[in-house]
Amino acid sequence: MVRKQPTIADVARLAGVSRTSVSFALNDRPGIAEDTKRRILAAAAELGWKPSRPARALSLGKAGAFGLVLTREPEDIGADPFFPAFIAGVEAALGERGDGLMVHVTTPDREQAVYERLAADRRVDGVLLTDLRHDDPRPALVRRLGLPAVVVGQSEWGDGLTSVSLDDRPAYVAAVRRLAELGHRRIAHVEGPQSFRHAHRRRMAWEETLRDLGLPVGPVLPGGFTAEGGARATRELLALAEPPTAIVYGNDLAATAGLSVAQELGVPVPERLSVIGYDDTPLTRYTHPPLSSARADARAWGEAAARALDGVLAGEDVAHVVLPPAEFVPRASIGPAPRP
Amino acid sequence: MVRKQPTIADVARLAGVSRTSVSFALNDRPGIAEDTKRRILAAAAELGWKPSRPARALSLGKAGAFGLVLTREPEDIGADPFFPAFIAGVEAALGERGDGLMVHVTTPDREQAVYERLAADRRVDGVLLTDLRHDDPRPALVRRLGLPAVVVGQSEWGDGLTSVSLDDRPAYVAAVRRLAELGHRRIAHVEGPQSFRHAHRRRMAWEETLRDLGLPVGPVLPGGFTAEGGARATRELLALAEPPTAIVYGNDLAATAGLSVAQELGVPVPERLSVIGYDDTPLTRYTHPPLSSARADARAWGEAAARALDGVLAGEDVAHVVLPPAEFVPRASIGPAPRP
DNA sequence: CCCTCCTGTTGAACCGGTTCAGTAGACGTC
DNA sequence: GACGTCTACTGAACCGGTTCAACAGGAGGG
Repeated sequence: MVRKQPTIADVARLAGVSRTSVSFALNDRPGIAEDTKRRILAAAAELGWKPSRPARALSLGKAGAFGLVLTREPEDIGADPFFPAFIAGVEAALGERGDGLMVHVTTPDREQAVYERLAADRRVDGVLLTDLRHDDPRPALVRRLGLPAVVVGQSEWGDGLTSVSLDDRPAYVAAVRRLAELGHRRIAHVEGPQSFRHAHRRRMAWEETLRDLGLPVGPVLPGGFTAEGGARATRELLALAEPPTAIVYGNDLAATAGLSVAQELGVPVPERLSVIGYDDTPLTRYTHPPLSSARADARAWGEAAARALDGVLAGEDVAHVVLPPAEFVPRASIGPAPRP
Repeated sequence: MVRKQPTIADVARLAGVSRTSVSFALNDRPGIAEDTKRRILAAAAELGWKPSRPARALSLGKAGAFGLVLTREPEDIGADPFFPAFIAGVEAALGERGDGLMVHVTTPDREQAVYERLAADRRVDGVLLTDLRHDDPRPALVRRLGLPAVVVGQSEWGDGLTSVSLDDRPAYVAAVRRLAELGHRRIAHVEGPQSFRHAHRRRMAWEETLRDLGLPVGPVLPGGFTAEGGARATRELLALAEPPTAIVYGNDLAATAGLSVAQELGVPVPERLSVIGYDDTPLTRYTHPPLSSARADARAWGEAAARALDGVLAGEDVAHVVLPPAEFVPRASIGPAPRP
C-alpha cells in the first residue's frame, strides 16, 4: 500500500499560509518575504513533502519524462552494449531535475502504434530516436504527432529534427588505413543490416577509404550485427579462392564470432587474418587474441541527447550537436598482411 | 511543439452529453444506454481522443507505470543480456493496458535516494527489485516507503515481499553432474560477486553438488561477472600445480574470457579443460569451441514479475511465483576428463 | 392515481499542483 | 490627509480526468 504523501495543503496549514504561497516559495518566485519562505521550507521539510508528479504534470502540461522506444525483432533482443550506457547517460542529464525515462521495447510491426500512444498519452514530453533506418517513418511520424524529438545520429537522418551525432566513420577510416599500412590488400567487410543508417554508413566508410587508398573494394557479406551472421559470413569469406587477409566487421558481436570461426578453421589471427570489430565491448580485451575495435562514448551520447531534447522543449533553436568521433582501438587481432 | 490533444469535454460536446457520461461510456460502466454509448465512442474515435495519463493518474491516484532501478558501478555498465529481455517481458505485460516502465540507472551510493524519490513522486505504482544482495536494504526500504514491490528472485530474499523466482541451481547441478560423469574430479568455480544473492546461490549449487557426489570442492576464485575477472581467475587456476580439468563460471562473459585465456595458454578446450558459463548469450553458440551454458527465460521472468506486481497492487494476496528453472545447455566446450 | 423503483443522465466536487487577478497594509509624496 | 505605489499574500480558477449524489422520466405495483 502506498503511504499517503502530504500535499501542498498540509504544508500550507503547518506554515500558516495559503497554498499559493507554498507554491511560490518552493518554486522560488519573487514576492515572498524571506522569513515566510524559510517557514514554508521548514514546514515542507518537516512533513517530507515532495510534489506529486502527476499533479504537476497535469497543471504544467509537462510530463517531466522522456520516452525511448527500442524496436527489435523478438529474437534479436540480445545484449546490446550501446543501450545500458546510453540510458545511463540520459539518466545523468534527467536525474538532476528528477525527471525520468520511459523505456518501451516493441516489435517493428507495433512501432508506430507505440509512438502514437506516447503522443496521445501525454506521459512523455518528447522522445529520443535511435537506430535510424533508411526511409525511417519516425521523423515524419513524430512531426505529424506533434511529438518533440531528437535524432540520435547524423543530422541529415532527421528530416530537420535536431540531432546529436557521434561519427563512427573516423574509426573505420583509421582501421582500414592501418590495415593498408600493414600491407593488406584484400580487406573484406561484414556489414550490419543495411536498413540501419549507421550500418550503411560504416560500410560506406570502409568502401570509400579503400577507394581513396586505391585498393580493391573487397567482398562484403551481411552479418546482421549478430554472432550467427558474423560466423556465417566469416566461413564464406575464408572459403573463397582468394580469401581476404583482413575483415572489418560491423560490430564486436559479429567480429568475436568471426574470430572463433577463424580459429576453428585453423586460420591463425593475426598471422593469416586480421580482424576488427566495433563497439569496444568489455569482452574485446579478453578474446584471443584481443579484438581490435572502435570506442564511442555511448554514455556521453545519451547525456547530450537528453540535453538537446531539453533545449528543444524549452523552445530554443538547438543546433545539431556533434560529439567527438569514435576512436579506433588497435589490439593484437591485427598484424602485417601475410606474404603471398 | 506538442499538438493539442482533444479532452473529454470536446468529446462530450460532440456527442451532446455530459463529461460524466463520456467517462462512464469509455470505462464501460453500467448505466449508459447502448445507443448513447455508441454515439460517445464514435465521437471519441472521430476526435482521436485518448485519455491524458497525468490527469488520469491524478484522479485515480494510480500512475499506471512501474519502476525499475538498475544499480551499477559506473564502470560496470556493460552489456548484460538479462535486462533487455527482462524489460521486453515487463513491457509485454504492461503494454496491453498502455502502462509503462520507468527505468532508472544509478550508482550504489545514490540508490536509496532514487527509491525515495520514486515513492515520493507518485509517478510509479510499484517497483521491481532485481539483483538482490545479501542484507539488501531495499526490501525494508520499500516497505518503509510504502512502495509496493515484487522481488525478482527467491522468495526468502524478499523479507516477505511477493517474489517471482526462476531457479538457476538446477542448471548448475546438471552441469556439475555431467562433468562428474565425464570423469572430472577437479572442478573449479569462478564465482560472481558474492554480495549478489544469485551469484552466491550459484556458487552454493556448485559446492553442494560436488559434496553430494563425494568429489573434492575445487578451487573457487572471484570473477566478478566480468571478462577481466574471468580472464584473471582462469589464468590463476591454470597456473596451479594441479590445475582443474573443468571450470564452471558464474556467467558467460567470464566464461568466454576464460575460454580465450585457455587458448592463449595453449590449453585445448575441451581436451584438457572443460568450460561452462551461464546465461546462454547469443555468442555462446559461436565461440570456439561453442560454450556450454545455461538458459533462463528472462523475458518470461519479466512478464511474470509485472503480472505479480499487478496482483499486489490489486490488493490480491499474490503467492510467490515459481518459474521453470534454468536449463543446462551442453555444447562442445565440455568433454571427457583428460587422462592423468 | 399515487408511490416506488429503476434506468439514464448530469452537475459539482475532487485529485494536487500552478497561476491570474486581486487585496490589505506599509510607505512615500505633495 | 488623499492618493498612488509597492510588497506580501490570498481566493479562485484551471489542468483533464473520475465519481458521488441527485434528479428527471418512465415502468410497474398496489
